[in-house]
Amino acid sequence: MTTKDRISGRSWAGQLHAHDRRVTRQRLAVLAAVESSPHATAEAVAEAARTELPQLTLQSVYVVLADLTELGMLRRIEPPHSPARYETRIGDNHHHAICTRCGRIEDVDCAVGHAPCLIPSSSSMTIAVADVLYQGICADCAVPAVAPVHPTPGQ
Amino acid sequence: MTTKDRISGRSWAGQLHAHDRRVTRQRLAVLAAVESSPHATAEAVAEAARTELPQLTLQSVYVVLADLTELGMLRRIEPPHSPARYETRIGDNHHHAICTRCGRIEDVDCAVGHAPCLIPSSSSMTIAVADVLYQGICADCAVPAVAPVHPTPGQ
DNA sequence: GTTTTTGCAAATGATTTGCATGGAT
DNA sequence: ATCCATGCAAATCATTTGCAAAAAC
Repeated sequence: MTTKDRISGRSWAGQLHAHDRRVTRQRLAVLAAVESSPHATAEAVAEAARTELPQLTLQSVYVVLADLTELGMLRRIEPPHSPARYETRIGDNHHHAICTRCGRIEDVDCAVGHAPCLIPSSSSMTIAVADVLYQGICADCAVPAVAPVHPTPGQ
Repeated sequence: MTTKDRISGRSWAGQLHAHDRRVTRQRLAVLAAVESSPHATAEAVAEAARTELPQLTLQSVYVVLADLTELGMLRRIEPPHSPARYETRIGDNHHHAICTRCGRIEDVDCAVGHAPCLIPSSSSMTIAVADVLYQGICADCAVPAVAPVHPTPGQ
């Protein structure tokens, strides 16, 4: 599964075509970048894509990410106090857990079911999607692995 | 339950004291503003609070809101493509539904239980909170209430 | 050839910060 | 009197927009 050939014959190019979008090198590079590093920020995506297309602009990346997200080819995650992240995993209903110490984001399977996974009992709205964002401390941040044996002297 | 006297004897002033924060008129005005108009933006809070304290600055409101949120006296909601909102309802575990048409935010009771209401089955993190944001179409936006009897002629 | 997309620069919107003054303790 | 909180201005950070040139179709 390279940039051009993808799962079940539905290549990035094919999906772009299907949405009347032109298949440009920058769009393919952005898609490849998002796929290879999930939960990346726009800046990180731009940086990654620039290894292929050095003249690719951050602003163009923003335009492309916004467009592809609107088309449903990408999913946008907006963690508190952090720029937006993007991922290609759409379709399967999974959620995200963010470590409040290091900021790392982890995919977590939905414990309930497929989207919309949760139906609020008390709502006058017709719910289309339910986004769940867990916040906690990841395994690495939980125990700093410092002073494993003796407590700090004098403290 | 005015600004000074509140539920179970725990007034805003008392809570500020308990957190070693000084009881200033601007903090009380901000708290009153957030309570009286839930899901208000920082700008709306500032505007509301200025009816009492006309010289209150938006920047001060930002500082106060950030501080009180960190203390746990306020809860911050960050809807996509919209400035942050604030509310005083903390403690009870409720979530939020936002209408993707008009942007209105509605409180919805958690269908599962108290915080953390959902525990992901597949996560290496220790989850502290689970925030759920529903997106959908509210009752008012669903049916524009136009042409209630006859279908549009010629369509 | 026509129309979308990109690159570039500048603008916008939300929020944060530095610093001197004012106000609560 | 002390020290935190506010007002004010400027800065920052993420993202959007306008427009001409470049690239797909």
